[in-house]
Amino acid sequence: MAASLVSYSEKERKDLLLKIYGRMLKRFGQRNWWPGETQFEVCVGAVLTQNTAWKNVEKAIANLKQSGKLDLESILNIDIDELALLIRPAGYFRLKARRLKSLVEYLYKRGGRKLSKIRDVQTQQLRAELLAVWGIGPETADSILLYAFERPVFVVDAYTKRIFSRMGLISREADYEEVRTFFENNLPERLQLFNDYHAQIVATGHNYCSPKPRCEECPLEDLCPKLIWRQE
DNA sequence: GACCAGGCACATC
DNA sequence: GATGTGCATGGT
Repeated sequence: MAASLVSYSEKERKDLLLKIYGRMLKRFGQRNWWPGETQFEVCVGAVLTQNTAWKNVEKAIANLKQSGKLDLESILNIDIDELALLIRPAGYFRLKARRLKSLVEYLYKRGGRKLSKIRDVQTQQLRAELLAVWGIGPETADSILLYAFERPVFVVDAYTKRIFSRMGLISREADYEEVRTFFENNLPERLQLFNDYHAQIVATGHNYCSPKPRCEECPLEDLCPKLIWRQE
C-alpha cells in the first residue's frame, strides 16, 4: 500500500494537494464540469470518452442529439448498428455501442425512465452495481457517480496518474483504487472540490503533461521534481 | 506517417 | 496476479 514515493507527513501531503489545486485553479479558473447538459448526457459521455479525445466525443454526441436519440429510451430501443454509426467519430464505435446499451439497460432497470429511483441508492452500493455493468470500469463508474449523480468520489484517469507520479506523490505502479483512496484520504470530502479537482487535472494534463510534457508553462512546474519523472 | 487520446474486457502465462 | 492485445476515429 505504499502509494507515495516520497514520504511526507500527513499534513504536508494534505497541504500540498490543496496547493496544487490552487495553482491549477488560478491557471484555468473554475471548470464547471462535466461538459454535458443532462445527467443522461454525462453518462453517455463517460462511456464515449474511454481512451478517446473529448473532441471526438463531441461529434458523436452531436450526432445523437441531431437525430433525437440522446435519451435513455432511444438508446435502449435503437438498433445497435445504427447506434454504432452515430457514435462512429468517438472511435471503438462497435464496442462502445454495446457498452452504451449495457449501461442503459442497467440504468433503466435500476432507475426507471427518469433515473429517479437511483437517488436513494447508497454511494458504495451504486458504485458496486456500476462496476458490475459490462463495459463500465472504475474510471467510467466514478465519472458517472461524481458528475451525473453528484456523489463525492474522486475520479482517477491517465492524467492523474501521470501528473502525480511525476510529482513523486504516488508510485507509477499504483493501481486505480490506490490512487483514488490517496486523494479521498488526503482531501476534504467536498463534492465541489472533487468535481473541480479532476477537471483541473484534465486541463493541466491536456495542456502540459502529455507523454511529451511542456513544463515551462505548467502551473505546477516548480512543484514537480523532474529528476523523478525523467527516469520513467 | 507516427503518435496520442479523460479505458475496458478478455486471453494467456 | 501480472502482462499483452483488440478495439478505431480524428487531431497534431
